Amino acid sequence: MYELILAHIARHVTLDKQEQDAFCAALQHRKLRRRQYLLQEGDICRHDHFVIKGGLRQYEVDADGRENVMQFGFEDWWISDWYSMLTNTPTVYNIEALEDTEVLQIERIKLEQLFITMPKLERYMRIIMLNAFVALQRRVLFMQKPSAERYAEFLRRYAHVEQRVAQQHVASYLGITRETLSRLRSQMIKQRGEKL
Amino acid sequence: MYELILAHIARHVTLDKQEQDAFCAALQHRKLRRRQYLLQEGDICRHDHFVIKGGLRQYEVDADGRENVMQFGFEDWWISDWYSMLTNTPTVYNIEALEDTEVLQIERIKLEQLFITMPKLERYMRIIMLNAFVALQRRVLFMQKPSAERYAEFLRRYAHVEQRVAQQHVASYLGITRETLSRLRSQMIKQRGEKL
DNA sequence: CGCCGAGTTGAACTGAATCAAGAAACGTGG
DNA sequence: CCACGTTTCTTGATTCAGTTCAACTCGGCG
Repeated sequence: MYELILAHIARHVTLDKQEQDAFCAALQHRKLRRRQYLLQEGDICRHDHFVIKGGLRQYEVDADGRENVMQFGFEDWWISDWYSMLTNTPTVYNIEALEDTEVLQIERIKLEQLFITMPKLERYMRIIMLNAFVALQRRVLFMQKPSAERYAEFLRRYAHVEQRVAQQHVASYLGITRETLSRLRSQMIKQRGEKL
Repeated sequence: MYELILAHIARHVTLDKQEQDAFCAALQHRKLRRRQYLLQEGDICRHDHFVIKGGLRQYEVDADGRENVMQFGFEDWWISDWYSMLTNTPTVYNIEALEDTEVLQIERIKLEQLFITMPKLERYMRIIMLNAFVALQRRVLFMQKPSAERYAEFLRRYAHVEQRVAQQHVASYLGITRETLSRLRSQMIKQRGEKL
């Protein structure tokens, strides 16, 4: 059960056996069925979640009732609302399972305790944050570009994700309507046909 | 010279005198005149920079020659290209001084050495990253909304910045043209007039 | 077998970009 | 300290990408 997460950590820092055990002891295993929620708007987020199986989407519902997808979370990704966790305030996000999903979750408090005794774990989390930040920066830059380019970039970067989520969720992630995404797709298919 | 940065650190972690000195010893002071560059496209970014005076803008020039502002950096902000720093690859960003500016910079290598001997510093950086990430998430959500709301949010959050940077840079940060921003502003002024 | 959500397609509409002049502000040198 | 040139901002007319609204298709699941 812990192979995935330990392997992920090992990619960034080296924990000895004892440290690995201490870390794993703090984890809780949690299963969700398709359409179940890991977190709902109004909850205070107290855990960080690492996906070991399945997939989730994190989205916000805005004043007009539109769903805006903040991010997806599939195997090997951390997903959570760090803002809510940091400030102990109710989250604006919903995190919903897109498939039957399993996560390992760790309480914020426990994680912070582990940071004190295990600086390497804090290093790991710093690096995770850094990577997440850099990925978001790229996304911000792409948000400035026309939707066709945004979709192309999404395919380049997350081809595997695209296979597994509904198109409307991809559209929402990209900040366009499902109609526009549908049209982009049919144009791309047509172009491919012409080139062959 | 070090008051600002030490105060900033103290807001998140507590360093003893010795640690403070060790950290400050690794810092370099650097002055820039208005329009000078802290970093230019193609450079490999080797430092993290903390602004103690003045202001900067970090922007990318895209294929069509458009400038997209990634972020501003004023007093009390870290600014750098962490992606370039992380991967040792040439940066796509330019960081230009908007005013006469002073930064304290630290080499990536030195910072990493300090992390080993001073875990609290690594904690500080983790928290900085976390805050930066959360702020970017909010920005991504706002990018989905119409430009008037984006501008209003910008004013709410960065009123002091708005005073100090050219409107075209604000427009670029928001992902709109200067013409559109100009029209938004004149509309807002008109509305204020009506309400008084 | 029929229903329902997901995706597609078309037509009309709209917010913002583009193109094109002007006006204002800025700073640099005489 | 003023004059000139350059950049920045404003305003208007036009165009266009993407949304909205609406109707229809398809595939799966009860």
